[in-house]
Amino acid sequence: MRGYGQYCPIALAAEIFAERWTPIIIRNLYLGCGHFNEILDGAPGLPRSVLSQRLRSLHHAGVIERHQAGRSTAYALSPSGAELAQVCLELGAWGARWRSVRPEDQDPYLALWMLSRMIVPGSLPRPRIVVLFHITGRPAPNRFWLVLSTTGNEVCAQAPGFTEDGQVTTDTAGLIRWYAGETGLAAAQRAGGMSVTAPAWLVRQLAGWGRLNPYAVDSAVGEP
Amino acid sequence: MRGYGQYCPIALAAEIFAERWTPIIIRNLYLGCGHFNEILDGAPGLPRSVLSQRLRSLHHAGVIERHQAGRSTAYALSPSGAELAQVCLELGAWGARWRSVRPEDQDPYLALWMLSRMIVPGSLPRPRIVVLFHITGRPAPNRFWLVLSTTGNEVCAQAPGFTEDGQVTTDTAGLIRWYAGETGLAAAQRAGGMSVTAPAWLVRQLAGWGRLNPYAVDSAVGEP
DNA sequence: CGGTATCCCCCGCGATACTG
DNA sequence: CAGTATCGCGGGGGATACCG
Repeated sequence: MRGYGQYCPIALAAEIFAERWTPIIIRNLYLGCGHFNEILDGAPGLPRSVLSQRLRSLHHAGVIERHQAGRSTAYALSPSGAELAQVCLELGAWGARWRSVRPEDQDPYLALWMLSRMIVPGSLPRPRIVVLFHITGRPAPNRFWLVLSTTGNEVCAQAPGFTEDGQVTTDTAGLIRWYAGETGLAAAQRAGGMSVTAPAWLVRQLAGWGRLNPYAVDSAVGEP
Repeated sequence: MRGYGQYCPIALAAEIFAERWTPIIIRNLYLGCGHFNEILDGAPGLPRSVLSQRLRSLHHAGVIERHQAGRSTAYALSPSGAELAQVCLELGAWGARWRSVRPEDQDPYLALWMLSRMIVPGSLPRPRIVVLFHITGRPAPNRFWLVLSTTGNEVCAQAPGFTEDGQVTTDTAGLIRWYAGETGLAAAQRAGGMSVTAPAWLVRQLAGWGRLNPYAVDSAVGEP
């Protein structure tokens, strides 16, 4: 956190926020990641040492709170951090409006991870739901299990041991278009890029998840 | 502009915005700096090479427009850049709310520079106004001339050759408190930290300038 | 699992000089 | 004045290994 030597609210805030990985970390905290490894899961490529350093300086700046719970530590946005997260979301709104996705950024794991963080555990009709996603057109890992349960959600690259409630087969682009709210589930299936094998109750859930993204475009609204 | 390898609007935007100096550059463009050296003036410590690189990548990202005017180049925020500047301002609002100023960031030159950029050239009762600021309690440079004219505003550390219309004597903290809108001009004089020697019309102008800062707190409102 | 410690490399950044 | 070129250093950041 090198400073700019400027008295200027923008400069003072940028010292904290405009540093590599920091917006991602804030986003993950906003998504409810309360533990070191949870934050890491949603930031592939972020080294543990860097996360450690960032958490330290964010804590020092009063943006996050540390809560020692037994042997482990829980992190949470402070009131100031919650406001910073709002700025972060608005930055994201700008990104959704003006930036286009590069092929190399289309990571199915991350799309599912983000999805898993947006589904509130316990808001589901069953105590545990497992959906297997087959991602076509790419080398392994290309199977991911979305495991939703009352105790917390996960994305696994290995079979979690529970039987799947349903399966989705799609390419990465289709997955992201659905998650981004660009196409509804039904439209994605009609277009032929996506196939869903699941009981009706789960299909209904899946359709709803396509609109959780806060940046979801309107076009998919009204879909079944 | 290293990427994060994530499809996520926040990550995509952060690649552009959350890099050292970029928020400062966006701010200066927002303040109307249209030329390379103007941007540099408002960013002490920013190396020319870094500015050059940033302008290139911001242009590549569609955030700024370059206009070749004869032998020189003019920069301006694009529509996308104007929206990004709004996010930048909101980041600044967060900074104004949650960060406190460190002594080492209190740079009188920069406070006056920011002030000079917020006063619209041509909005003044005279074609040229020169105010000499004496900054107490610090080694030279401690005299700055604020030169406001219809063709553009400047801050000089050397006498510009024009006679001053008025003088202000204050320490850096007092200057910044006034500029930040924490204390009105009259209150600053009463408190004894600031002394103003100027005709009535200029005192009136000076009082108004203390409220130009978009982050000015309310306490000074209602001052003469 | 939840971090810290260590190491090393590379490149971002800052300084300076140079050109049209 | 508006940049580009070059260069060297520091440290941020990425990988890995290591404790509690």
